Amino acid sequence: MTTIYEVSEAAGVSLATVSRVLNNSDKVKPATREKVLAVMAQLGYRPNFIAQSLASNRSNSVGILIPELYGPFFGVMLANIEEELREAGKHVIITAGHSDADREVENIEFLLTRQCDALILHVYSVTDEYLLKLNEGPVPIILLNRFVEGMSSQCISLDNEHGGYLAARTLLEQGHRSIAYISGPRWKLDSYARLTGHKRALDEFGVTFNDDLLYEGNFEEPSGRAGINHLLDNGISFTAVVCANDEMAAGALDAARGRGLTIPHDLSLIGFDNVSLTRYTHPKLSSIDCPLDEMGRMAARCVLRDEYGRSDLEIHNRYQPSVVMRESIAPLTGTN
Amino acid sequence: MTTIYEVSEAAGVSLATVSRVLNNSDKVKPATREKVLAVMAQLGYRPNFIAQSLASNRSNSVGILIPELYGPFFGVMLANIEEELREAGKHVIITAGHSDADREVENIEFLLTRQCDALILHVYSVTDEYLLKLNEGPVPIILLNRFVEGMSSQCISLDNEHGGYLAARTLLEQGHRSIAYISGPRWKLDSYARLTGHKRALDEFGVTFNDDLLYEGNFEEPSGRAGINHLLDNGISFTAVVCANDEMAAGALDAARGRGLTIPHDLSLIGFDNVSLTRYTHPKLSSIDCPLDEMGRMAARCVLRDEYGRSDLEIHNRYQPSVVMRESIAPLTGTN
DNA sequence: GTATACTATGTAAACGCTTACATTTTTGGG
DNA sequence: CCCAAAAATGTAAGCGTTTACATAGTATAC
Repeated sequence: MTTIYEVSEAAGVSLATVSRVLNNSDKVKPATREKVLAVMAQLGYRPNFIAQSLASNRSNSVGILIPELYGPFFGVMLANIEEELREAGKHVIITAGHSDADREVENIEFLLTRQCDALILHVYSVTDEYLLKLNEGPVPIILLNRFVEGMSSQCISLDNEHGGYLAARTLLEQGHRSIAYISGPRWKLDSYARLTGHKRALDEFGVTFNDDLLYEGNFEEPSGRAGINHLLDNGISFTAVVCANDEMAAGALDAARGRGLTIPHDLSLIGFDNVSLTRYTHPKLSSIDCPLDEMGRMAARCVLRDEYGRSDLEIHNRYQPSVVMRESIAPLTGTN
Repeated sequence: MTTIYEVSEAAGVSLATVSRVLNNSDKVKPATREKVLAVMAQLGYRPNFIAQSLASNRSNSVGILIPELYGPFFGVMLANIEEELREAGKHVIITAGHSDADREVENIEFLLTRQCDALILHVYSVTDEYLLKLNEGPVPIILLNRFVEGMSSQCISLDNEHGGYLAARTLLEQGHRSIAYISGPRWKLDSYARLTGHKRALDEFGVTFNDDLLYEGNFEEPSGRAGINHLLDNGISFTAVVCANDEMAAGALDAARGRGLTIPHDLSLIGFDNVSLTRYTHPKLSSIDCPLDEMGRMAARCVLRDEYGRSDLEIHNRYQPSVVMRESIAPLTGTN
């Protein structure tokens, strides 16, 4: 491992000068700079990141906590965060929180331990109070897919309520009035918001929400399946169903077909998130698109702004979902 | 930021002693340890990871380079690597190589810069020579999903040839003899191996490989679609098709249906990788399962073994794929 | 040619920890 | 009780940078 010291020796300059060309800072005489650079290249010198961090009190690393490392929803966000941050010369330390309060806290502690310059948190289970408290600490935090009053400029969030509203309205506009709903876990804030939007749309169309048409799933495919079976067994008829994410919608779709229903003729269906699997089902799943890539990128930019002084970056804090029509929705006719 | 120094002051012991309890090393008198621990807790002391790394010349971080951060194939591996390493108290720095030689090299350099203790590389484009050279450097490297002669104990690989063989044999056993093949990019080693296995199976059944039944895709869904259309337009009849991954198979499936074919009655189909989308298609896609989770975990264990002295860990270097039968394959009858 | 004001470079003290080695304390056998 | 050996603790020198501050060098203006 060649050090800055050996470079300074070989180039006949002081440590400070070498350090200066390293940080292309200050004014170093061009000739000196060239000489140092040449020696560095020749010696195959690589700066020691750890030593730099210690001396400068900045690790150029940002900690990311997301629920899971796999899956289309999180994966896309992650990819965009990493790309944006890497372009800025930062690196990314990732951990998975598994939507569990203890693990989320544990991971945050861990990231703090790692001297991250900033944290991007996609957390479900930790309380607002905890986050507000954390926010008073020395390291900037950005909240992804969550809105907390009092730190709004550090939140990148999605208008889930509006998404829920759009999904229902889309079905209502096609004439449907008996609309089932397969939700995510009620305690997850985005689940709750989506359902709220759903109810608002029903309201707007003068339809009263029927609790018997609600099934609480867990955002995974089998629970969509279970939801449809449960609803069908209930004996209450419905002509459409909105699922709070695409995985459950895919399960619901297949289960409905298993029960002899033709989609969308007998039953219209819409998912949420517009992940890639919507294009693999048959018929292709209509869904609510969320700009996950943009949200990830924006979270990264917030960090750049808050911690690395990039005040020039344009930040967008709240994102709106939109409807994507595919083949799983048909207008209500007399024959459903 | 409270430091070890303040702890030592408050506890009335020396720096070294505090450091010792931190590393629960050596023999510290239990009473002393308790006292120090108590002071730490009271002061809210957190060790400075950067300083520890500099002093100990070990960063407890391992660099991961994978082609993409999203997608089921890479995501699962990544999740398992992270989990295994985190349990061992290490953290993970990730970057994406995008299957591009320049970016792969650039990212490796970057990770080296970051003082990673070891590297887990899932690379496609970089040459064997480069990897062998890299392997002579001071930092241990593990190759994921790749086999390089001369560093076999550091490779976690999949027997793609056998997978290709299995896929074809499955179809052959159902009586199919005209089998089309939609491959990945030829230059990707796993693509190539899968095709080789395919040919071996044909051979074994006395079927000669027909180049006109081969279409080279790019592992993405639209190319599966394009492949089917191309093959169908060619006018050469075939009763089955194997696709070198599931995404292309899903595309092929849908395109075939678009051309009026019923799956599997008119055309049998098998994918590769057994990612989650196989359960979302209709009919559900048969595939070749790869133990991606285990492979990821094993890569992490190799690092633990090679760099962190965990010689007790059992390592498995080569993995075998297996057939997963679902609904997209039917025996050849006279009526296809 | 000298004073003035920069610009370029050097010096040395951190940064917060680990660790080899030195020193002190404890333990137990005789 | 004393002494040697073992156990516990302390001392201080790094680890490879950054960065105030000090110093040397170089124009510019008169």
